[in-house]
Amino acid sequence: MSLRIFDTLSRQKKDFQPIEEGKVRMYVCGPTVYADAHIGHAMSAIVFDMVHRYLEYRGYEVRYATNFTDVDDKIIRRANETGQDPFKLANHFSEKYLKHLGDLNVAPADVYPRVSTEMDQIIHLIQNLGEHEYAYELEGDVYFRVQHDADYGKLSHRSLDDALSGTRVEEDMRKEHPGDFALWKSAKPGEPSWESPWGPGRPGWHIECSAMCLHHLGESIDIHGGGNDLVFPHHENEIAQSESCTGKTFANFWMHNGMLQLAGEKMSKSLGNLITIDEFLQDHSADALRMLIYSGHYRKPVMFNAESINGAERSLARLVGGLRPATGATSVGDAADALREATENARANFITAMDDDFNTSSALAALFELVRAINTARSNGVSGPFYLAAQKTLRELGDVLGLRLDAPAEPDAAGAAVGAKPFIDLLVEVRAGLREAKQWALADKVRDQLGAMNVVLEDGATGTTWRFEERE
RNA sequence: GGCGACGUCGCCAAGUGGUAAGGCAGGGGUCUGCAAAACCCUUAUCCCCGGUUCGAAUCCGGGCGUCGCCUCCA
Repeated sequence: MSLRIFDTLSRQKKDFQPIEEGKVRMYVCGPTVYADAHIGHAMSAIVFDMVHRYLEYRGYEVRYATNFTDVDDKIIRRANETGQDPFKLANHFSEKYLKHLGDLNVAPADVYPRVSTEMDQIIHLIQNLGEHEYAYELEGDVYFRVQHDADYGKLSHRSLDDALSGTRVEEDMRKEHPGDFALWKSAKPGEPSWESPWGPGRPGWHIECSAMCLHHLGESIDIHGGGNDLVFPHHENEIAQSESCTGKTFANFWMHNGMLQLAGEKMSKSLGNLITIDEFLQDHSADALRMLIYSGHYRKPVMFNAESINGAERSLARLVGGLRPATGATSVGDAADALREATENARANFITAMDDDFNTSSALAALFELVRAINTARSNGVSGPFYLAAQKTLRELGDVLGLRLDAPAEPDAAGAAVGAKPFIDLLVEVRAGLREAKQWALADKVRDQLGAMNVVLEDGATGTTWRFEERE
């Protein structure tokens, strides 16, 4: 049994075979840092974090690079509009994005290259393309010559003619072919620029990723990823540049995640229909976003709305519920054996699902089945090694999906409830006395009032347990 | 206009040739002083039409609908 991954270029699932035994090199296109990132960016980061984590879980040593586009028209425009330094602006949003990745429990990449620090590699790559007729200069601008690239269009499966029909690109009549794209743009007054053989200027959008990828990961990599809105022209052009330069296959697997939909449309900066990561995290947990994303398949669109995120939170609560402590004292017997078997099945089913092009929806089903087995075992009084092993497996598989599975925490300093525990314990104890005396009205009042303060009491056969829980 | 994806229970969503996972919601039940949680039972023949096949949600053709790319975009 082996891992199969859908490859956009060949349009099929292929057995995953790394170039170098046991090692995986992966590159994922990151954001252009001119504004706050939104949860569509978060989705992409989470999808590839899941891929990253699963590859490691399967024993691969992964070298993972993801970039920041920190030199770009929009950054410059934004900086000019707000009277800021474009480098500071880009740096501000880069750092903020890194912080968000941490908030979202995205495991760190090995390297986060930026355009501004890779200028030598970019210029060398353009020079190389020029030496081999793949590029030409026009008054300080340098363009890629698509007609010189025999298999241009192979990723997005469109011919040069297709690319032209219905195109709304404003044609630059100087270009040899309308599909030719900029590798280097000459500097206009007031713009940041770098010295180059073609005069001062800055790189085009696509060349940076080729250069950074070749520099940090090598001429051929295993996986190249990004949102499916990058297939054309960005990734198409990356292939053209990289393969024209090296003559080798650039990436063996092209992975593209589907778009997060808000009100039936793609969430994007240009459409303005977005929810920033900041805004999202004020109301929801990172785990909730992961559950929403994992409920479907990463290549398909995901609908974001109050209902869908609410469903995600509820299903998350169910997973977390499987981590509650045992209450019984039976460590062997049929019930314990059943739990042990269910644990093994859950792990096997999880792997089978994930091996099939990261079928997270089926993988989650395996976790839900494990939770049910744990709950059943708890009801049957199971505790001890098998109970702990089952919960450990739940945590372990959850971690492969980047889920923290934290029980809702006690409100911190901001919640002004530090040190409330002993008082709650006291109230619970007093209430136990009331219940013994059948003072139901008072006992219920204590429970209701605590509930109003997000402290949930549950009376079980062996006593009362309580926990903090955010309520609507 | 070109290229592509998708349309499965009230909602979300797996399943890509052998008779429909899972989550949420709903109904019934067990437990409980009540409540909550948990557990058990329960709810679909897969957008429409036609075809291939012993057999199709799954393959082919047509239609309708939704979405993405073709311009910066994760």
